[in-house]
Amino acid sequence: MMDRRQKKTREAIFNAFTELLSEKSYHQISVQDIIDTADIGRTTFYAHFETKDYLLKELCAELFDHIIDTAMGLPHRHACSYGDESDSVFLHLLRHLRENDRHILDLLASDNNELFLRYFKSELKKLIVSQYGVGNEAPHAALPEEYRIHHIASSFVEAVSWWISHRCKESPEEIAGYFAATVDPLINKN
Amino acid sequence: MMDRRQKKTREAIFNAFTELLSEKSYHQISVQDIIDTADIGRTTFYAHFETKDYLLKELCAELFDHIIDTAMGLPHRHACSYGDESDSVFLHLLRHLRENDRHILDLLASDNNELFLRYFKSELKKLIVSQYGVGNEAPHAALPEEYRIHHIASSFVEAVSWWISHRCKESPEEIAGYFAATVDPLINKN
DNA sequence: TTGTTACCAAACAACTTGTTCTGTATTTGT
DNA sequence: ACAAATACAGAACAAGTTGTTTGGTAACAA
Repeated sequence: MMDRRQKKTREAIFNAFTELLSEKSYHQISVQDIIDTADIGRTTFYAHFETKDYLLKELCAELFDHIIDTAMGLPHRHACSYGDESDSVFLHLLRHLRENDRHILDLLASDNNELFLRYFKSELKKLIVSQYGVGNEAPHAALPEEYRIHHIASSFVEAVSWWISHRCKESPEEIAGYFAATVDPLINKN
Repeated sequence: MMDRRQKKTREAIFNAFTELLSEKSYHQISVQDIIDTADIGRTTFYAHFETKDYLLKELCAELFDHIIDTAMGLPHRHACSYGDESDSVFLHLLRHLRENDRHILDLLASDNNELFLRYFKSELKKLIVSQYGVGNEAPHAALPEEYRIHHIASSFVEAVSWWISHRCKESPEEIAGYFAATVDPLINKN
């Protein structure tokens, strides 16, 4: 069983951290800041997280793992499944980002976005491999599979990044449309 | 006229900085490290650069501005100029990155790549605007112009990033080919 | 109730940044 | 060639940072 105290302070640290992240940029936040904001002892912080970077990593995991996992469970779409992007994994992700967990978009909108987007991208690659990945009959002979995966993942992350920089004016459907317009030829072969 | 001493120490600082960047990651490098490696006085460093971040910025400028500027001078290619990517701006950039200034690729290969690629991308956007930018007759009605520019710039930077992560095994021509395969429909309308 | 565990407070050494002082060497302009 | 301006070095500085150690207190689980 997990000690109630542990959960509490862990929560307090995460809360303090995200609160600070919405004010300052990551590298301007000191461990001392987190300790003060979370109102915990210095020793306690280091008992929970070896370093500030590990804290960030665990926060990323907490933020994205659930989203990615649910998307993993979606029916796989192969190169041969045409049209109808209305329920594509990507649209699913966009909706999930906006609706279920607005907290994420706040963090992504700060000037720390690169930190989170990097993590997001690496997780996204796994998802893309599982959905559109290797094993299909060479959708693009001239393009290495790795390059294709890298490009699709990057493009999606950049789409999200662009979306956020526009303060999410557009609907998830619109963004999914833009994204599809740029990478569809690489996913569906016609 | 510029004092000989200034040039010398400025060079020494840049050299020390790039040397350190090939060993450690940016955030692990202290001003003290740079001072020690460059073998200069503490006061001298701060006389030249207000902070470590400004040093980085000026290094980026020194690295990329020339490359981008020469590419700016190239003949503009409009949406209507078909085929023959063999002398596209992008291929030009790739060759320039590899041949003229191997120093850059060393830095881009370190784990600080994001720092430089971010600068590179922002400069690249200007270049793309000037080459394929606004003013063309709506190559993609469904795609906002800003989004298109953002996507093209990102895709190229990611291509370079992928290239480097592969230790530049491929030739510039190959990478230009991969890049073209992913974004050509957005540049040349057929 | 009795260990076990999480917490806190305080102090710690080692390091960081950016500034300020004084003195020395080099360059520049005339 | 000489004087004034300027770039540099070295040392010391306050203020802040990180990560660890100590000893004591409270909460938990069995």
